[in-house]
Amino acid sequence: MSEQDSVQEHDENQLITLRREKLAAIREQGVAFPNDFKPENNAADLEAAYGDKDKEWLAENPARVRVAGRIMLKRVMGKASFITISDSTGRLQLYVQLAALGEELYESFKGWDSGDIIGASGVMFKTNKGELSVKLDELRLLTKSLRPLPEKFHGLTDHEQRYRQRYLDLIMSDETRATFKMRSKIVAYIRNYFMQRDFMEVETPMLQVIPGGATARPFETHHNALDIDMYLRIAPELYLKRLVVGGFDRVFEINRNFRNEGLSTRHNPEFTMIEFYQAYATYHDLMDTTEELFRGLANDVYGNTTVEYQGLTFDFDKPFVRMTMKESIMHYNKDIEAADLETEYRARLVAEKLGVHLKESFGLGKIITELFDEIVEENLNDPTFITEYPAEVSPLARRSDSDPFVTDRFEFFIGGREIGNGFSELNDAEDQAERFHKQVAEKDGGDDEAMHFDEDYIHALEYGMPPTAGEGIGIDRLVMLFTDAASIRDVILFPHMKPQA
RNA sequence: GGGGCGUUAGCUCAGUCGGUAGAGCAGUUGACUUUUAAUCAAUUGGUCGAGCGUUCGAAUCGCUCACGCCCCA
Repeated sequence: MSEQDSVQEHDENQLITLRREKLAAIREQGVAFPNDFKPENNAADLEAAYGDKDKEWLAENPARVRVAGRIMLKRVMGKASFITISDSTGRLQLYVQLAALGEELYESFKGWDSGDIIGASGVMFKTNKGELSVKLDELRLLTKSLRPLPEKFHGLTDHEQRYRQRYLDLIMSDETRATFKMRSKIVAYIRNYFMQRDFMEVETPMLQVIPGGATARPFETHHNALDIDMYLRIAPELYLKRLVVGGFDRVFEINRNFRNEGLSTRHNPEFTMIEFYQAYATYHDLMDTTEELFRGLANDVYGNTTVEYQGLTFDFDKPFVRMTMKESIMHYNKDIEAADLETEYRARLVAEKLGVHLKESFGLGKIITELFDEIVEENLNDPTFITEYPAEVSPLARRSDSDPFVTDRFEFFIGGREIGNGFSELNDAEDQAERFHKQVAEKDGGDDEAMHFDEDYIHALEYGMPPTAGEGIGIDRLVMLFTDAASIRDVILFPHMKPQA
């Protein structure tokens, strides 16, 4: 038995068998899957055009329309019926009468099922209860649906099934459709924002020989013809900066990164980021840009600068909080004083007291960052920039002129989660080479998230990169904020799931 | 990695003390020309996530596993 046979046999039930029989009968009668019907109207436009007209007006001004969609509800009342169809813009009620369609078609229609896709034309009218509807004089079955839809009132509630069979979730749930329409608008807004500011959109390699630009475990793959191992990119950063070296002063890329880590409500192995780079700018400029971008998104896409997220409220109208990493640690733990963060010895004592787990190899910079992750991050509800990240955890960022221990870097938090990361770029090729060497040493020491030495990138920097600032923003987490989604899986059309048994 | 909860008809869910499977929707048949989760009557439909065990007997109790959700690391 072939795999297909066994799958089908296992999967068939009475309902599907009957629908297959209905389809077989339709095949007998001619073209079962016609493709010559062209709708000219959709539910949303009709509602906008005629929703506020009354019954009399519609009777006196007959409007002919032509629509297509999927049957969601069907109410047969003897010689007349109502069906509710769904198209890409919304729902619409159609009135189907035996007298208007004839005995033969009406009898066939009574055998059609929810889920079937139909085309129809007729005139607009309003029912006695005031619902805008179409009184049909033409009705065609365009696609027979073989599988029964979920229950019409509750829809599909099982999260697992909604993620695994997103098409079904989209058929059944207006909220799901709205979420992904919002996602599309957000991406379009961001793209437009940068285009209008003279940024150029580019595409850089997703298949890389040296995975760089972030500290993360990559996915490994193999190029057969070249017989070399390759990696799916963990970030586009180093390629985008090569473009700045090349003279493209403002570039951005919106695309997927891949990180070989676990699945959770906050992590999908492939996720979407925008990274943008601007020559002759600093991280201070980017913080201003970020504030402006988010305020615009809230206003223009979300429709309000006050955003509700999972019971929290964020006001994007207020100036965003800005504080240094050390300040934030002291702010959220009053027992810690500045001197505790000056030496590795004292910082380790503090971490130990707070139960923060540290590796032997951690230097002061990593210890401070670890303290920040443990006691500060989750508290950063209001939009907040944290600045002065230690150089030890920022191998691609420019050192601060006033304190070489830290970099000209910020991360951006909303709702206790990191949304973005930006810095003045390290354009000192010699410093960059040293930092890569340190990363390689850590890699050799067993840290499989540490960076490789990218010789060609150093080469590029040696030709000279103008002073530049760059930033990455996680699109998925951003969409979560504006759609009030609890899980990253709610904002990714096809999130990764463990294979089923 | 650890803990808790869940998995029963296509979908949404019940299932008592362990006694052999239930409802609503969907489907089928019939009635019904302004319904809207249409209504009314009748009716079909089950690998109770998988496996092992306890028992005269397991959806139910125990163990293992799979997948999902939540919490913790």
